[in-house]
Amino acid sequence: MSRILIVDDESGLREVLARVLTSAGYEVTSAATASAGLRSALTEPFDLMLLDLNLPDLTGEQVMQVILDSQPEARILVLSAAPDPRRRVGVLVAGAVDYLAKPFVNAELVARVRLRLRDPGTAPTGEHTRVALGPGAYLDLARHELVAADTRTALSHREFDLVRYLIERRGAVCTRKQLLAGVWGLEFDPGTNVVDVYIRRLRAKLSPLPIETVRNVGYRLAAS
Amino acid sequence: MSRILIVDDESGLREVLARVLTSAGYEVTSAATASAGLRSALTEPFDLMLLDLNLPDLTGEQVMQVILDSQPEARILVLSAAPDPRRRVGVLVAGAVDYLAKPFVNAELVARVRLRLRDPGTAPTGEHTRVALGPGAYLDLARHELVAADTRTALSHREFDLVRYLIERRGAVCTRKQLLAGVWGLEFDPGTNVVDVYIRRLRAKLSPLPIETVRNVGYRLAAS
DNA sequence: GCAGTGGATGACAGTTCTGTCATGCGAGGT
DNA sequence: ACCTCGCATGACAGAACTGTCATCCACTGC
Repeated sequence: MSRILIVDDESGLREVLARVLTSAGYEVTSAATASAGLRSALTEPFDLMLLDLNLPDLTGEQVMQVILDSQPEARILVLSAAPDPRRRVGVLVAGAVDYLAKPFVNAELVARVRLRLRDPGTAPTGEHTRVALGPGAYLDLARHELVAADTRTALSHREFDLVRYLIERRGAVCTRKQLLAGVWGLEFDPGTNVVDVYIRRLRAKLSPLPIETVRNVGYRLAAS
Repeated sequence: MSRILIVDDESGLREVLARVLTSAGYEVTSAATASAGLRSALTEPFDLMLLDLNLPDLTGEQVMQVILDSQPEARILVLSAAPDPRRRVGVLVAGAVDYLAKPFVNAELVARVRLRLRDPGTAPTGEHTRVALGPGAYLDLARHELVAADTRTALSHREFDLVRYLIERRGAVCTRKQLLAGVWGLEFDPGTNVVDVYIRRLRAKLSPLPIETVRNVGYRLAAS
């Protein structure tokens, strides 16, 4: 279960939040000051931090900076009544994953907490790893395999990246330039035809896969 | 560059948003009605949709439902002056990635748009393909990469399968026999030490990864 | 301390993957 | 009908991946 760290100086709010989030199934730790919060955040792993901006010792922005400096992937949801919109924008730009203005409805906080945790968090590895491709065919994201008519075909890294790119833009034409940038990470075309070659390999490997050629432009995965 | 679809019936707001987002470097398309918005959303690929809840033909919730039904990974940021907090919570629960109340400051909208679009590499399939590994570290199921402290490390097929197997049983000891069966598909041990070798390769590649050795038994990924 | 066992490590060869090149083929334009 | 350009195709070399082996090291029990 996900762990949440609350850093806020109002003890009443801390208690309410702790109760609400605990009953929502999270493991909650609280801190009343920036220094106590930092100590917890830097020594124990947390999945999400709820941070108030007005703390007695440091500002919330300073706390964020320290944490994100050592844990760039840390997720911080800022809770504050900041009257200045520039401050709100500031924390979002500085790396907070969300900002919720006080006062707020508990249900909205829980919804946002759930949302920010679902994101890079604990995904049950079963669902959402398949992308439908056509009748009876799908791409298994986790296994890098294409399944069609009960036949699993393994894809190499590049092949998989290419299929995925096309699927994400299914129906739209992808230019070679876009494919080179998105799949190969090349920002310019050094005069290669890898794209053509890999399209061919995909077509050979995945006969039911409808990759269309758009002359003078690029390729397109037919919208299912 | 990321593509944004705006669906709102107020033409003034559409124009302002289009101007602001275009100058922020995004490619913007607008629609004034739910049906026009749905047509665009379902035929062209978008990275983010800005959706008003009060539209002339359908409600924003209905639009969301249709889109998320066919594109579960679509990202929708709802913009609305919804007075009822239950409605705000509703759209967040239903799958919107964010909610911003009207009226809003343009800078905050841009900050939130940027935030929801951040990490364009993993964005479109980004959700639900990551498994948390520890503080700031996670495994990207779709890309077969390990991300720790902003460093992406590519994994080979075998390496990835092995990490995944361990993660799925995090905290439990996995015997060599189990690993050979589950990762290599070998139902008997022909007297190999591949497991040891690959554990080593993983440790070398992923220093922050806590794989423990259990003597005479096997290996274990420390429960986060 | 010493021996024995199991895991860690480094090097190696077969296989697969990746990108390049030369060539073949076909759609459009003249 | 012919020419031209762009995509398709097959072959190839370098790089990466995979599994094996021999050796080294550390823990365990004596």
